Amino acid sequence: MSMKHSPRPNPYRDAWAGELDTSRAGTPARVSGWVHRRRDHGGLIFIDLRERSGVVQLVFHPDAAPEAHAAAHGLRAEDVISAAGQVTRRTPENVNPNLPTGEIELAVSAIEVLADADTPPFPVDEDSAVDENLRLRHRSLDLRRGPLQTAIVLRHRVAATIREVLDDRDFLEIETPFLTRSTPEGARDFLVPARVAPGSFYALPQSPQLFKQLLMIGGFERYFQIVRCFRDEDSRADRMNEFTQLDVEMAFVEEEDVYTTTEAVLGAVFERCGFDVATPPWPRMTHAEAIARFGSDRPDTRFGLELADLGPDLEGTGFKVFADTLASGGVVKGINAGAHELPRSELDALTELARQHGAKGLVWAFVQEGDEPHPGWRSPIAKFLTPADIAAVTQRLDASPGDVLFIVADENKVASQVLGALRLELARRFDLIPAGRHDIRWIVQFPMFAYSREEQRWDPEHHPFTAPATASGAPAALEDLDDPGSLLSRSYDLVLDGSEIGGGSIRIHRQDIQERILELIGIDAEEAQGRFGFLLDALRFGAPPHGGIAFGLDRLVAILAGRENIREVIAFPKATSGADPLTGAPAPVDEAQLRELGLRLR
RNA sequence: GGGGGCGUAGCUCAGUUGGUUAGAGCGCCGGCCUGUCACGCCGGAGGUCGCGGGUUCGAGUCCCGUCGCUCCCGCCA
Repeated sequence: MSMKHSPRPNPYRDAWAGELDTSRAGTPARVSGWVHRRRDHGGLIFIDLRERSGVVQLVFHPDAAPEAHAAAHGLRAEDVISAAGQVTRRTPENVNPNLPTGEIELAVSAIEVLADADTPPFPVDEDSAVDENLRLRHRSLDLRRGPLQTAIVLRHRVAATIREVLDDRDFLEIETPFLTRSTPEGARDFLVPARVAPGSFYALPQSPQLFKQLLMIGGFERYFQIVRCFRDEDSRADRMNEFTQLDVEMAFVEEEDVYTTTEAVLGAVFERCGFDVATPPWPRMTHAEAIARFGSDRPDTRFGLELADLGPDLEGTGFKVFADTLASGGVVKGINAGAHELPRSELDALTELARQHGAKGLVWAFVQEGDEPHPGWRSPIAKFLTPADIAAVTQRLDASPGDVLFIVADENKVASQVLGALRLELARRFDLIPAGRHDIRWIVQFPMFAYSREEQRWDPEHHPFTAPATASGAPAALEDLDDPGSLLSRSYDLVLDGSEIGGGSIRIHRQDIQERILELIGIDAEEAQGRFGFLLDALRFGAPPHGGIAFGLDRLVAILAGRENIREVIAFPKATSGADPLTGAPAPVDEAQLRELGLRLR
């Protein structure tokens, strides 16, 4: 980590440890930091001193500085010290090529111990795996370690780049409230009891959605915010109950403007972080194509194993499971996993995975040379298929002898999702994603509604302020809304390496369309007025066409840092349970606090 | 709410078919060591096998329950 500014000389330091080099050889220097490692030879003592800028070796000579040498003998890992001495060029055989400061060392003449440290509960000087709960409980120690230092610095670099580029493009960073009202974002709200109105609650924002729209109506044209958002839902590797979003909104724009702005901002982020991804513009894929080819609305396009529709090849099949599924409007889809020998146990595990994702079963087939024992396939269902069926499917999946095929029959959504999940699992098992390969693309033309059979109505696929589009993707007029099933939405997602890192839409800016949409999804005027009447009111006073996008900053930084888990790029994350092992939150409160809030516990 | 994995020394882990005194590496403590950089060498301390119950002559190991961590499904863009 290089530092931009030299420290102001003070009693603690006049140089960064990691910045010392041969240019300072022969001059005095004072550095401060933590004892990283100690190598005590009895005579000579070496101390690696660590702070944010890096590590430098201190050397203590017993004859030249007996007092400092004696003090160094008593140093232990993570003690905080300040050391003054002479920057010395190392003799050639003593140069450490693995250390940026390895050409020099500080020959210490005087040392001050600023703070003693207990033996740390886990090693700070190496990046070895440590129980995560322990790391969270001692987060200040964990933060000193290399991986978190790197990640947090990177995170700052990302945020700084975002602000720089957006400022250049006339965006204003504007804050929005945290203590607000429940918004129709879909997730469970975090509620904050209101002392001033017992029995009433603030809600923490799931996103600043309504406020940023108000800012557009308020004439600010271009807004952004790097903002915390809250959702009271279970955690995962890629999500936590509080998370950070880059929130962007623009007025008088269409989709292309949002794409262009995004590509400018994230393009700069990728470039500045040395992340090797295609230069903009980024390719686009329709939602329908993503589902059909990859079984996911956030397809990982870094490898093949694409899904194929086997329906046309199995039209007249006598295999009841396939025939019944096709007859009832379902699909039969498959993937070719390539040439792999899988033992029964792994096939069973993959079948279990398929079941977990909703499949009733998973068909596997090994393509074989010749016609025995069944023509072309070793598979539990080979005997139910005709040679023509097998030949057609084998050809459709572009399969050769040795390949293993997986087939799922179900309604389209389930079959696609199952094979999509299977595809990812196979990529993991077979190591199909080349190291260093990255792929980014827009997913566009999402459906506006999904019909719910149980509820017998159209459920929105997005928040209710998303502008509708016709089947061709053009903006929908009021009369187009009479056929809800045909509508697409003017929304878009940005997918990086199979991870949804952002999504947004062009919003509804016309009152008549907004009312019709709310009607379609079954929110009546009274409920709408109660929950977000302030936005509907604002629409009446002249709203510009507007749209925007929001990015999951934690996810984005995690991908840039090559981490599997967003907790690795958050300074103070929570455990998956939602608990914070560091502070003990959530925690009970005093009876008196509850009384003030008008609350009583059962 | 459901499913999988894990829980043994400060840390990371091993512990066979249930068997007698539970191990290793690192760390820690003490000693020796003047060019190491994961320093080296010698010695030592350190255990509620997550917790509770059960089976058994005998449980780290088997069974039941429970807690915590983690991954996934549900949920959540």
